[in-house]
Amino acid sequence: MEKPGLPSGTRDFGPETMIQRKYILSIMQQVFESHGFGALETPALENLKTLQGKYGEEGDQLLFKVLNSGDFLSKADNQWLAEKNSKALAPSISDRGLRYDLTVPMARFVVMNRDKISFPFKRYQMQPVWRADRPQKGRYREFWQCDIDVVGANSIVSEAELIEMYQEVFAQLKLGVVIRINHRGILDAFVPMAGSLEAWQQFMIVIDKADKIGSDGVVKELNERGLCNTVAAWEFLEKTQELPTNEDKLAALRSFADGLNNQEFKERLVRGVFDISKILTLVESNQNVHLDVSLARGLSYYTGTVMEVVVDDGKVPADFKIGSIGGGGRYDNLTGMFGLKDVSGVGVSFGLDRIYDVLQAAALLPSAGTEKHESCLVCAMDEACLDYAYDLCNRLRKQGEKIELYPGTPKLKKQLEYANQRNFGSAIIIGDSEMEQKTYVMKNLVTGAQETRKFPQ
RNA sequence: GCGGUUAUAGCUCAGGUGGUUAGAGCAUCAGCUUGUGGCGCUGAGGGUCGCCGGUUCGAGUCCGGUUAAUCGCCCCA
Repeated sequence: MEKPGLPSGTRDFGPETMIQRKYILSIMQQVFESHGFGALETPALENLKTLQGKYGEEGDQLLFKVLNSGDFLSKADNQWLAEKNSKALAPSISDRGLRYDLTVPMARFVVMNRDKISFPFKRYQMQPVWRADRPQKGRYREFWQCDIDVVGANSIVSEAELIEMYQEVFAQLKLGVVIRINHRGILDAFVPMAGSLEAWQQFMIVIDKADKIGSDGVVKELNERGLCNTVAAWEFLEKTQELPTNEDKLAALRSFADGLNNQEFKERLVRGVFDISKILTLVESNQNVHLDVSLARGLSYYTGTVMEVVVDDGKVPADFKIGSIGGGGRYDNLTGMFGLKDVSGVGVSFGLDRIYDVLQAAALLPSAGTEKHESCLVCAMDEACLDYAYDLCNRLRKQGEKIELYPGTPKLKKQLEYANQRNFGSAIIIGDSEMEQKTYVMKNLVTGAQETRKFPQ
């Protein structure tokens, strides 16, 4: 016999878990809608052409590709097939893949529906995404993202609003968080120092890990990767990072900009500093919004502000470690990749599954509850009473009662055990005598008391 | 793609240095209780010890391989 199992990195969510997941989702939905964001859903499957080239080289490799249907091998590339070169063969046997995030499908939707959309387009989207990487703690192959995006407006009031929406959601979830914020323009300033765009990209990957591997670790890894001339850049960033307040950091960046010769990168840096400063002013309470000059974020489509949410709450056990539980940023070129130019967008994502894991570790999820609920289970003693019981159910339900009929007529003991396990507050018992007398027995499952009532007309 | 750990009943796990018929708790089913639940007691069913091979008189236990899960690395929510 075949033993059932799940593919690695995927999970089932039973009724108890779903109550808790929906609790999180409903808070987000309420906040999103209160800010005027409308719902969007897109298919799990997208054309690979839509997805590829948006997430960087690493991201492309993590795309789940779906085999073409039918006799796909007849169209396969013979050379690569013979050489068993899977990577090169893939494009000839797979045209579609599972979405990797919600931002790119949204951008595709915007471009395809530009005639129907009134810009700025504000949408929220809460759906699963798939990534073919090695699962581990807090890391799944199928997981849910909850995205909010503003497309077609380049004012940074959107950034401020999104940050405040992060704050609202996590406040309602009673979870303390820190929102780390940075600007690609600030990091761009180090391209000349790195020497090449490629070296700069590697530099960003390394400094992004600063909070994990420490400053010494960053220096070590930069040297190992042969990025010796970026060490000075890191030393400046590190010194900036150690400054106590956002204002101090911004001031340090401004004076750094004054010393830059390259006009183009100087302008980008100044712009970045200006934007961050403005956002921090707009956000009403910005104590938990920290400028973090080492924050880079992996997705290659970000061009302006980048942000990330990390847990900062004493209720979470100290040994519970998980990466960021949300992130996002501004992207100026995403729709441009699909042929719609000069449309700027900004959006953030909530990582539902990690938020769930954190809330569980912090004991902040609503418990399944041992209290009896108000539903009533109707138990019929035998087949002859079942019609009568079914009729009674319908009548009581029409009176507004929450009522369920046990589907079948096993022993009463068994039916009452079921009522207990499901936490019914009361049970109705129907036997021959009740049927004859046109009554029913109502039993309170908490107190055990029971009384006979008349069958409703 | 690279390392570490684990794999025994439906679930969670025990099973020193190899040795009769592989155990427990929970869950399931039945009975104590003919139309009354939670608690309790009694009993029953349920196993190719992941898979393949090796060492041995003898392997759940030791060795090699393999598959899967899981935790790290890379990268990311």
